[in-house]
Amino acid sequence: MIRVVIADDHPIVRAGLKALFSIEPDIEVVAEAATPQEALEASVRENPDVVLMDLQFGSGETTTGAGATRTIRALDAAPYVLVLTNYDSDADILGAVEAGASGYLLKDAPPHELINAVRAAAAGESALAPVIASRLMNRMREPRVSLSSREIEVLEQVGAGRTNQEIAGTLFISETTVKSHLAHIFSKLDVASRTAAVSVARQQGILR
Amino acid sequence: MIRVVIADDHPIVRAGLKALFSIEPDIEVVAEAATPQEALEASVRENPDVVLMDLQFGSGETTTGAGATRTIRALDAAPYVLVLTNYDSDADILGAVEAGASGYLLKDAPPHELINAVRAAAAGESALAPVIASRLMNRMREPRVSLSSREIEVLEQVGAGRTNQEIAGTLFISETTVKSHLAHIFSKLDVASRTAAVSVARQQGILR
DNA sequence: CCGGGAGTCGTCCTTTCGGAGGATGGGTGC
DNA sequence: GCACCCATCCTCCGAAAGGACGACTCCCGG
Repeated sequence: MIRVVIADDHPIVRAGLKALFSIEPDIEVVAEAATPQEALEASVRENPDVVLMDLQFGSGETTTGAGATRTIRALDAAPYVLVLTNYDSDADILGAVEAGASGYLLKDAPPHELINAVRAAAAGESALAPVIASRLMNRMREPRVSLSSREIEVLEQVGAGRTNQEIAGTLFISETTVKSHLAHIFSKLDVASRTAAVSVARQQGILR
Repeated sequence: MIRVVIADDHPIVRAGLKALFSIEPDIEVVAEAATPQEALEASVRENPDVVLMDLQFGSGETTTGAGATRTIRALDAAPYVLVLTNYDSDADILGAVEAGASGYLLKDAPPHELINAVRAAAAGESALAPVIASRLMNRMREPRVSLSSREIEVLEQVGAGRTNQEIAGTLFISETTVKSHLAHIFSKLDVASRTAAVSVARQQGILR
């Protein structure tokens, strides 16, 4: 029997997952969590085989889904974590994999794909949704520009409409440094202006 | 007995809604639809009391959720349509109301709110999620900025990362005019730069 | 141990953007 | 006909952004 914890802030999604798993004789939902904290507590308490983890939780949460994944994976006899989310942005996928997720599924996936992924995860295998898999393939094939974390940080501020001066202020660096980062970003993304950089970054899933 | 049709492209969400309604003795799910087209067909065939309609359907759909809502509301003995979606952007809300929806709910709403909304809709009443209601109140209180179609056109170009000169070229106007439009946009959105304008416009659902 | 990338800071210079102000013509509504 | 909004165009000017140099740390991997 595969023991599963569901972590998602949408009651509807939790009910849906429970309903889907209730049909499967070898899968049992042992706990539900509406916040990352609850997910961690449930993982410690129930010691499940698999945790289904959403990445986006409602505002007001201190921890993110990725953060919770990282913490859970650091437990003794840690359960496998399957990330289940709406978006397939590169940043999210990479963040999830980095945090130790053994699978990445989209919420519009057909149920059987989900069930298979749970079984695969419980067996210690990796399970990526086909969409995600092909996305990663593309990334490998065409060596994607990768921005450093600092550069992404700067770019996020730009996307929020801040000026270089303001960005310098919030990141505690000089305006010169901000412009330097931006120059690197521009050349990496092959653009000539901040707005174009934001636009391209959005398309490539670097920014949300 | 309230007869309900569920239209959502996520199997998980459909399962969740079905599970939630199965507990209620007076609500019956008579059909599920994974596309706007199926939603219309089911509405004609089953003649339900209420249609639960998602606004976002997977890519590749010709009709949108709002379009399907409009069509369904034009039927003889049309069912009431409850819009159920993830986002609360102004554009979405207004579009849904305009299309004839009698309610607007968010997917992270607590189940009882959802159930109540279905009963209210079946009785011909309007049901807005509290979050949405207060949003509309704010809108009324603070007369919302509305950009002219030309201004939106310019702002889209800005969001795509084009310079004023490029925008002038593609829209066949002088750069001066572009700047003039932008000046109006800035004052309407109460921002000071193009990137901030794009950011605010995105938040308010003016831009995608 | 040395190279190179990342992050930090600087200067000088050019271009672009945005603010302020005004002007014209064409709609639409009352 | 008048008011109002929109789209179009203009000038002048200060501020912001971006390009082109160089240079200093730190740290990782060959």
